Amino acid sequence: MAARKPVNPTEFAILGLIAEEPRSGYDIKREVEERFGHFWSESYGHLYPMLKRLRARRWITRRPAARRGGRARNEYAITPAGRGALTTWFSVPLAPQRPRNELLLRLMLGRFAPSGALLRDLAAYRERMRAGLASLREVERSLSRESGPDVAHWVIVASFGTTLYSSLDAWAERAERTLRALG
Amino acid sequence: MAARKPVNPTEFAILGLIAEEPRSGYDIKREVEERFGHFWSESYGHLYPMLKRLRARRWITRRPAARRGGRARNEYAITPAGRGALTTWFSVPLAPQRPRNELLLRLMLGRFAPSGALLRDLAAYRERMRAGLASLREVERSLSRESGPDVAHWVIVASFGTTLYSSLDAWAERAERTLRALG
DNA sequence: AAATGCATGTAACGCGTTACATGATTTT
DNA sequence: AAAATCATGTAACGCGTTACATGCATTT
Repeated sequence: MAARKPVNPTEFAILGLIAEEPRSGYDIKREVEERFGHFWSESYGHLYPMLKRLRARRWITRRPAARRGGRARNEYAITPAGRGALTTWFSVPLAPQRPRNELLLRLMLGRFAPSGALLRDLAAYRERMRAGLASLREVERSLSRESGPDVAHWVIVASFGTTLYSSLDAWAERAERTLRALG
Repeated sequence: MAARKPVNPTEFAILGLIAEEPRSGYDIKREVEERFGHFWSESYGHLYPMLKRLRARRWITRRPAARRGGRARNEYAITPAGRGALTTWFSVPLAPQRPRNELLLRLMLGRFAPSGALLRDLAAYRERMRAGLASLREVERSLSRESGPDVAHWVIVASFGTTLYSSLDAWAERAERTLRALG
């Protein structure tokens, strides 16, 4: 077995999606936006080079596929070696993620903030939390009408979002009150 | 006034910290770890080049300072232009952050996961949530003994963390139960 | 005729990490 | 004598975004 190059989560997002069924680069982008948009993103500028790399590793194959309007279309499919790599990816424990939260950075340095700036950021933040929550409620409603082997996993992910968005909206509301009380 | 180059949050973490008081690169690193560690990080490999850039922009100055053991030491101080830049930074509304959460990616692709992998990741996640919560409880206790113009802001930030960590530990516990019920 | 959607890719760039290189002082 | 702490910086690299370049088919 060849030496494993260190892996990259983008490659596994791709691998996972085309493991479901063969897809084009364009499909993958759309799918990531629609289904993973609350917690993941991919740009074409990264996606296509990664597809190239996965092909070089023989984890996926490319073949011309039927047009769906517009230009020529390629469909990527996973190989048995690709399935193996996907399994291997799961078998490595997740490295802790180091988040960088610029809102909290601003709050920590809040004594240098001009009047109103933090409240403006908190209000915008709350709006995003509420919009996210509303969007996930929709997702949950449509999941409740679906069935299949994946639905349970997807419900778990959606509930992460609803938990997060509602807790943080509530936090931001408390923060607004504290800041207003400060003057 | 010269054209503003697009800015970078690392520069403002630095600017904010040396606005509190003059510090060395080493000080900044330590301070970020101790006070911002739950939601921010900086590496020397990024920090020193950014200090150089901030100097080139005349937002900070460098001067040799007293050793505190070991090698020669430089202290950076903010300039009036630097204070202005810091204020300007606050005045630009925060861009929404696009998080990438690999745990959720794994869960979404959970049907390809080998048995036990997701439960192992959730258990590790919960442990990190609980450790984070315990650490922030400490922070809150020490903040409750402090006073000053910053404490209110810092309490808000700490409460973000406690809210987040406890909500997500609870979420992960529910997720564990769901997955176990699935077999 | 114009806009939108489908579709593929590259180039340039900035961010940030890891590894490396160096070295004095203080503590164990 | 060794380890930890204080301290400064560069080099190489990978990740990911934005902007660019192209172009057909369908809808408005």
